[in-house]
Amino acid sequence: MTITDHKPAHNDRAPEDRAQIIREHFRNAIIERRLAPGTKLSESEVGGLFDVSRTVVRSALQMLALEGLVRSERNRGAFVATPSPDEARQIFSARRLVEPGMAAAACDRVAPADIAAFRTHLRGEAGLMAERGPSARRAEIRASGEFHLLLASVAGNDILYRFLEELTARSSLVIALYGRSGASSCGHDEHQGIVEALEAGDAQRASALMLQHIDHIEADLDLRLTEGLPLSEALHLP
Amino acid sequence: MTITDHKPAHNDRAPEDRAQIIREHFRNAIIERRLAPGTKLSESEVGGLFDVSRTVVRSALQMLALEGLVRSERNRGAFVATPSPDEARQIFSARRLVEPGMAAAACDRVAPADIAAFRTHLRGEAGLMAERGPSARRAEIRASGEFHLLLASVAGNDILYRFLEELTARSSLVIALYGRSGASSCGHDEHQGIVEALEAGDAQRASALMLQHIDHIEADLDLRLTEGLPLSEALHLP
DNA sequence: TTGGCAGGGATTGTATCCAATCTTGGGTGT
DNA sequence: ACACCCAAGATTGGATACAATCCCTGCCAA
Repeated sequence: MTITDHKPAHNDRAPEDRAQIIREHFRNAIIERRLAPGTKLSESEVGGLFDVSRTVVRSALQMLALEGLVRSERNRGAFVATPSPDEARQIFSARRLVEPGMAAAACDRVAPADIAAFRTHLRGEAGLMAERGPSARRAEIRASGEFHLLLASVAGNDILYRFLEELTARSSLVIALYGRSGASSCGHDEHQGIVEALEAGDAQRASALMLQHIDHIEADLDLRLTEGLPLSEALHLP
Repeated sequence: MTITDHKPAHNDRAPEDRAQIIREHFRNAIIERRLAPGTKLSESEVGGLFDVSRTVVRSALQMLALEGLVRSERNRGAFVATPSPDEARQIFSARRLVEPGMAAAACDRVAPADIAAFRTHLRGEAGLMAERGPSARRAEIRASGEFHLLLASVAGNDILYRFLEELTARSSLVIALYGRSGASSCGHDEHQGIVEALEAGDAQRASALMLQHIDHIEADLDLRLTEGLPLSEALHLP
């Protein structure tokens, strides 16, 4: 709640852009893993669900396809993306390149109010970790990704924020596909360490911790299996 | 690849997505600065120009809006983007963060064939610099940006490639708006230096040179004027 | 002269309709 | 029995029709 309010300027509350709203719904559903990779997204079905015509659904699906969350095949339809192991490696490679530098940049711009927001967020994460049940787990996954976005917003670059929004969402898909441990919440302790480095104004340390953190997330993946098998996605369909 | 592409008028063998083709045309026109920032892009007009319905034009415009090349205002239409000075700073800040690391990554993966491609590209750049006329200048601008994309492709990360594609295109808009010297071709000599560092396998140096190079490009901008004035874009409209 | 207001024209947003393409199922020939 | 082919159904791609919104112009009043 307090976190989403802190988003950069680009996110104006859409008064009447229904495609954008649908896009957000799918984004959330994918991030929280309520939608499995490979799920077919029929235009008519989605349209009926949101009570809009196929035109606006198509618009929403196209946006999702452009940010890599949906794979759209001509004359066949749209599906929740199933990133290949190679794609997964590229996603994390990009995060390794971007996020440490962004942590350092955030160090230079961080304000006391930001630190307070981080603390609030960390408390929220800790609270969710203590809870039980699938709902809490989903919220935890979501919060875990939002930590990275919070950092990006402190860094104060809307373009990088958008890029990281894309990368974290796709990471969620990757973890859903290749995550080894069910408890793939990217370590809460590491988030805490990064915030401490930020508070201390130690850009070097914040950067190093972020790099390490991303490495840890990727280390939890098993990218060897299901290599090159397109039918693998069928195994995940209900 | 070459500048003069297909003519839009006929619908012969277009099995591919026509929206994508239109998007490419606009991308090229914007990169080569044939389309001035702020230009209105009417759906009907574009549709007539390419002989397609508004549906596919809307699709193309939406893609361009998502990559930041077009600003789309509800019930008002689409316009070629006019990045604000702040936006311009963010674009170059993002490039400073991404490109040096990408140059270093390219160093580790560069093959002899890549070096040859770089050399060919540099020769092309030099040749265009020698030529006279607006056509050559446009090609030079385009080639200048493509150097950075070539580097990204050597780095071997499709996601970062796409991101840089976006950033270089938007940079072209920024230079069109705020470029101080008409000859804002990002220095050919510096490109050459980077290739040499790549060939020597000196990642540190390639990275440093790239950072310096981006700083030089940004130093040629004048971002002080028209600060915070939304009517500034009106000055550029005919 | 200036400010406001209403109407006309133009442009975008959305729904619906038709064509093209893919998938599925059954039937037929070998 | 197996493989192939073809037709029916379903789904997407694209074009058109209609509704909503905005801008501009002209008129009127203070």
